[in-house]
Amino acid sequence: MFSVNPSDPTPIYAQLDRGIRAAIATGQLRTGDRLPTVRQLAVDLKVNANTVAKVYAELERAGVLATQRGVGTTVRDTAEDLVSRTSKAERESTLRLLADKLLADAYAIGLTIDEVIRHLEARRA
Amino acid sequence: MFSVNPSDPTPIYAQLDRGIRAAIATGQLRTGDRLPTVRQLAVDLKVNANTVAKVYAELERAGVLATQRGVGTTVRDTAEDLVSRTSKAERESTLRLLADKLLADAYAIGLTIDEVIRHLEARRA
Amino acid sequence: MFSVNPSDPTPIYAQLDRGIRAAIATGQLRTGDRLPTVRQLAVDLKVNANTVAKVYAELERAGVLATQRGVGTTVRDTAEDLVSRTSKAERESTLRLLADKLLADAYAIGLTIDEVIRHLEARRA
Amino acid sequence: MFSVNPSDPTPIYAQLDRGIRAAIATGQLRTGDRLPTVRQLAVDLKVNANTVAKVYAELERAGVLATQRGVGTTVRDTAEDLVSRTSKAERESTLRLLADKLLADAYAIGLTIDEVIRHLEARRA
DNA sequence: GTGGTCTAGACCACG
DNA sequence: GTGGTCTAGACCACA
Repeated sequence: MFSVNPSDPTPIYAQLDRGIRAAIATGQLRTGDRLPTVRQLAVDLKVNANTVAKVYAELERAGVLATQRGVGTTVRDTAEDLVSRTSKAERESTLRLLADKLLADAYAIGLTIDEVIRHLEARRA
Repeated sequence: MFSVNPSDPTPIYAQLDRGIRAAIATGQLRTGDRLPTVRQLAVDLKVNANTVAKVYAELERAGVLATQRGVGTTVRDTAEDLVSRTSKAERESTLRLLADKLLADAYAIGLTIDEVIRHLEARRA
Repeated sequence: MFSVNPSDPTPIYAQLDRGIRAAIATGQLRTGDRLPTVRQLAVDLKVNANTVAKVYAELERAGVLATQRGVGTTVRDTAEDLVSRTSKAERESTLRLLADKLLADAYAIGLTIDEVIRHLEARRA
Repeated sequence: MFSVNPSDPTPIYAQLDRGIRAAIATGQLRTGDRLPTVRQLAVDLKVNANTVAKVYAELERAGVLATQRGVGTTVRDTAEDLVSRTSKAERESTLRLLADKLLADAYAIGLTIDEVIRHLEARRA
């Protein structure tokens, strides 16, 4: 479900954080869904349990996940007022910047915009 | 020309490395072009000069840049050279991480994957 | 400057977090002041460096501290709009609740309100 | 009568333990008074019954409460008994932690130490 | 068995 | 020498 590349210079916890947020963005994870346990995900990703726990804790502080001691971790009410906080024009200009960055990085390793789009379409829930 | 985000958990050296490679890949920098001096770029990016120097040195070792005493640092590689050094597996893993980052950032401002795809499709033309 | 009681059931990191916030509240720490290094404070408090680092990181995310990699940690612009976010009536009723809690806990170990006041006065910068 | 804050990092059992001791110290509970049943209190506080049971058991071991089969749990100690079991050093260390918590919470809503002291002085009368 | 806290200690990024 | 990341592994709170 998630993946992590230990040889990428981006810290593992940041990769996982983004991976979980991306899974929510694509609809792969929905409000109320349970995430793997800390220890299970650590085993799956071949990563230390503390690293996973740190990510879950950060996402809880950020309001993305909810954890109940002794029970588990679930996806929280999301997308509440995310939209309303940013104006449409602002969102579009930010999206342009984000996409610029992605495309530049993708080009640098030999990927075309078509391949990028194909990848994203494959991830749409 | 390049930019660096100190609050992104990705190490600054990695951001700069990717930025330079991306500039070459997208044709903003061509073979023979001169890069800013280490000190100048450090000032521009508000980054320690050692960090810039390390990136230049690393890119020189990788054959992407060339340093000539008294002349400065120039682009050695072409975009194709860059690409040919990246394996298919590496490309796919990196694409996933890049897409995760885009999706996570986009979601944080209230954009869905569909809007992201639509934006990219509009730019394909 | 700070103190921590390992036998108190409150997690050490939470004690230290509160201690630092309290030091700012009392004026003992002011905007721009440098905090002890992670390792130094760890030695002083007889606590693991990771525990201190976790607190600094949390306070940075909360906007209370600012850290520069390789440099150190300082107190950030504080008290900006804390006041304006809460109405006066709300603040007073919250203060009453907070004080209730403190006094009840203090009574339970045999402290009078006068002793509590004396302690707070001694900590006023 | 008691309250518990699940988002406070202080363990729930510790919050409840302090709450019961505080209720005795402030005279809300007197020797011989009956406490709610474990299950009732668990429901009221939205807490697991095991947690409440452990606190009652711990307070019984400490001589603060007494459990009689078929009757329930009652207060055994007086406020003085509670106090006499706390050493001076412990009292001072705890007072500092309690004050840190109050100051940190107060500051978070924009109150200064002076306002806190003024509030407490007004309640002394 | 779940998540939370803490320690010890290694290695890295950065100044 | 500064903070940041990660690991391994212990112990605790809670359901």
